[in-house]
Amino acid sequence: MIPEELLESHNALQKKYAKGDTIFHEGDLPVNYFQIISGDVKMSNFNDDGKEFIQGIFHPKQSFGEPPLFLNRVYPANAIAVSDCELFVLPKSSFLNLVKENASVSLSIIENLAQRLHYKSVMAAEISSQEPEHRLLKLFDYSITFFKIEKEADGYRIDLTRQQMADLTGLRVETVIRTIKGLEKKNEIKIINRKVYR
Amino acid sequence: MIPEELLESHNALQKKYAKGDTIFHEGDLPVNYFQIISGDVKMSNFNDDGKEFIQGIFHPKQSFGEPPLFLNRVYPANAIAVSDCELFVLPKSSFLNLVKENASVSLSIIENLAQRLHYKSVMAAEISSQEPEHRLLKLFDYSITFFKIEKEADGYRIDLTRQQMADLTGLRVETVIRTIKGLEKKNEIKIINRKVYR
DNA sequence: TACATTTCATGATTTAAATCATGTTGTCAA
DNA sequence: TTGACAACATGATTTAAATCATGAAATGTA
Repeated sequence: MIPEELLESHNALQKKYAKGDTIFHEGDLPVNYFQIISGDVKMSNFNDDGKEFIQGIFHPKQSFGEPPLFLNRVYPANAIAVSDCELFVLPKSSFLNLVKENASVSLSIIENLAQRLHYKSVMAAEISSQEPEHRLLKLFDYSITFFKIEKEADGYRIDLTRQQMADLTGLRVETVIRTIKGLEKKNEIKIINRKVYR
Repeated sequence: MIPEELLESHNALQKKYAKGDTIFHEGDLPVNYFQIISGDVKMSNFNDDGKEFIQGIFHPKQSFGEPPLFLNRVYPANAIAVSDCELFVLPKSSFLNLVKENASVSLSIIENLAQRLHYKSVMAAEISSQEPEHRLLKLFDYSITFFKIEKEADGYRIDLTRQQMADLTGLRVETVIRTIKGLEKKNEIKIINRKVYR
């Protein structure tokens, strides 16, 4: 998102996290800007009975958790390393300066936020009311365009576990499993070696 | 959002819409920036069987429908006048120039997008999994802080119809009615003259 | 290799919200 | 003031997803 050179010239640190590490907690006040160098990060909530809802999964070159930085609010969700990963970490004040001084950075922040808002709008409409089949297909299609997933011989491989699909759509694993089998029968997707192709 | 003077000096028009008018349709390519002078506007989707999902309701001084302007994408939802209203209408190119040239405008756009992303995150987590009671309470509480609703003697008056509450949370009217009665019994809210107070 | 853990899978049962039906109350305009 | 329409209300019934239970397959690791 923000070019490496700029980050480095503004005192950004590089920090490593192990799979499963929490980068920040829901309810924390933000003190840093984060941008992924390698690995994947998810932002998610846990409700009262422990069920997880994944707000989004982020990949190298993407940033996450900026909105509260601009609003002086606490984080609405946890950030957790999905795999071992390395991040740029830039203190809040340096980040805000960087944004103010640099028109191209603030434009790219706008585009990034607009993109994520778009994703949320699309998914919100699906999740709120639609049947499991709709939710999952929308998730697959959106993941494909959003994350630029590679096309293979059998279609785009969706690199999500059944549990992640459930947590991204608000369904239960069993429902996901049954639904994607139904989708396979309708030829909407292929399942090869337990992986979903669209 | 954007100061009146700036809008006027950039060729913004003022346009009137009657209650129920569609300002733009889902699937349209955006050609204008919109900012409300008076009245309320909702953005919403209709699913296959006609059920509406309200993405958000917007009030005077707020803008809506910007994300696709920055992304060169089509609108993900319809914009409909909830009441008679008057809007500033600024052509896309003038708007993008205004944002590029004016650091304070682009900052306020960022804050606005961050704010809405925050709302979507909070609601997504609720809607995805939680019971009707949670969904509605979150909606009420968020509406109160987000829309700066006036506090009256009996609490904050939630100015939404049962149907709107349903369409904002993805529930059915009947479920909303039954749930808010339950919430009243638990003293979470008051219902006076059919209006909900929190 | 063996063992533990995660992921996937499937059947039986429960349950809460959707749906259907119908009626009441409130509001606005002719 | 009446009549039409929107909003609110409530009971009965259906239904689809959650839940519970249990096991197999795959994956990682000591």
